[in-house]
Amino acid sequence: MLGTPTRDRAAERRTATRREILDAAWEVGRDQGLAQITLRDVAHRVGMRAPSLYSHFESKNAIYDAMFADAWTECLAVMRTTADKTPSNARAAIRLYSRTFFDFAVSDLARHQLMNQRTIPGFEPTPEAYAPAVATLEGLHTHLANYDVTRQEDVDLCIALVGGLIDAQLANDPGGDRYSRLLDRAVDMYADNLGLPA
Amino acid sequence: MLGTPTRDRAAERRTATRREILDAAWEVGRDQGLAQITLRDVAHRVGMRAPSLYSHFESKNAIYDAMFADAWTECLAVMRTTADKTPSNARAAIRLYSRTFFDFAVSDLARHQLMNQRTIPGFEPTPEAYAPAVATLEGLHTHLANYDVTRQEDVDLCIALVGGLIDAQLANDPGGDRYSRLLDRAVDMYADNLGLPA
DNA sequence: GTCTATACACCGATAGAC
DNA sequence: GTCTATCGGTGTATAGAC
Repeated sequence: MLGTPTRDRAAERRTATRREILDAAWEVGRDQGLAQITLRDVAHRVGMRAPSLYSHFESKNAIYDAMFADAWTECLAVMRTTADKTPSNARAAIRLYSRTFFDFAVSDLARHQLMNQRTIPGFEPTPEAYAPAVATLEGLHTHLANYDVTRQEDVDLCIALVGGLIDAQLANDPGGDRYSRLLDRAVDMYADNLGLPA
Repeated sequence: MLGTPTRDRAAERRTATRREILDAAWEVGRDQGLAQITLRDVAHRVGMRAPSLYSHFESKNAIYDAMFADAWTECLAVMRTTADKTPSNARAAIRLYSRTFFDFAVSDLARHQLMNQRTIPGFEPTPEAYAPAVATLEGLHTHLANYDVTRQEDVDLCIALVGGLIDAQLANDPGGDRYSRLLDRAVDMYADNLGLPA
């Protein structure tokens, strides 16, 4: 006697279609800017009409929300792989960690705008989409704690420093390395301020 | 015999109306967010219908452009008054200069978004509107040069550092002082890195 | 010259037929 | 699930009243 199937083919197709829509949205966003995404464009790219998207996402902001979760989930994965192969030297470790985040952020303007800026008018990420962002931040705390950097203000300064370089790079020299070149020096400056051993 | 009048009352009224429209736009922007400004809202606030605005501005982006020039002109004025009463000590001077810019930026989120972020979808400031921004940047160069900080990379690092704290303050603790408290320390960290006398 | 009325093209979103 | 049709809202253009 045959029981219920072990695979739910309908559900699999549903998530595959969602994935297609999200990929199309990323394409449009990278092409024309994140805020210029229109449901008609996205739908056309997956061979649908605009209203059909509402069978898979309950609103345009729900698409942004899924993209937000996408981006931070990928960021979390990248940061975790680099956290494993970390040098024992404190300065080198923080340098590598910062470099990894910097390069990830700078390599995709649209993604960075969605993750770290409030460039979409009415969009606010849901708590579920925000979860991997929180996890990434916790990862930073854990990483810094390995070198006895535990005070909130020290972590805050690190975030502001790296974030400032990322924003400046993308705003003032997109595609270049004018601020990227300053990252290692900035981290050393930070390490000096903390009194970390050289 | 009477010549041409010394005042052009029509022109005066025109610029006054432009001013009224811009003030209304700032109000709406601060109320509902910069990107949520609609011509109908702005027009209603000055007792007009939306299309009437086109008698004074040639497009919505032209309004943003004038607002952009507004903001940077005011910033330039603020920075110039503080540049006059600057201490002779290098660290204190850079601290005061940075603090002035920080407080100016943080005191008005909508203004900061317009000045320093690309939060308006299709908007790009015209060269004329950009001029006071360039002048402000030149002012920073001049100011830092007083203390023999002249290398481009040193100025870049200063901008990224202060800008990062501003963005973090507005994004993570709007209305608070979590990152504002770190500014003096950050500037000292920067001065240490440059080898400025204590 | 200034403003209004009207219209257009586009947007996100919804209703209902298939 | 996907379609067509449509709604209210937007920025914007223009013709014409005063």
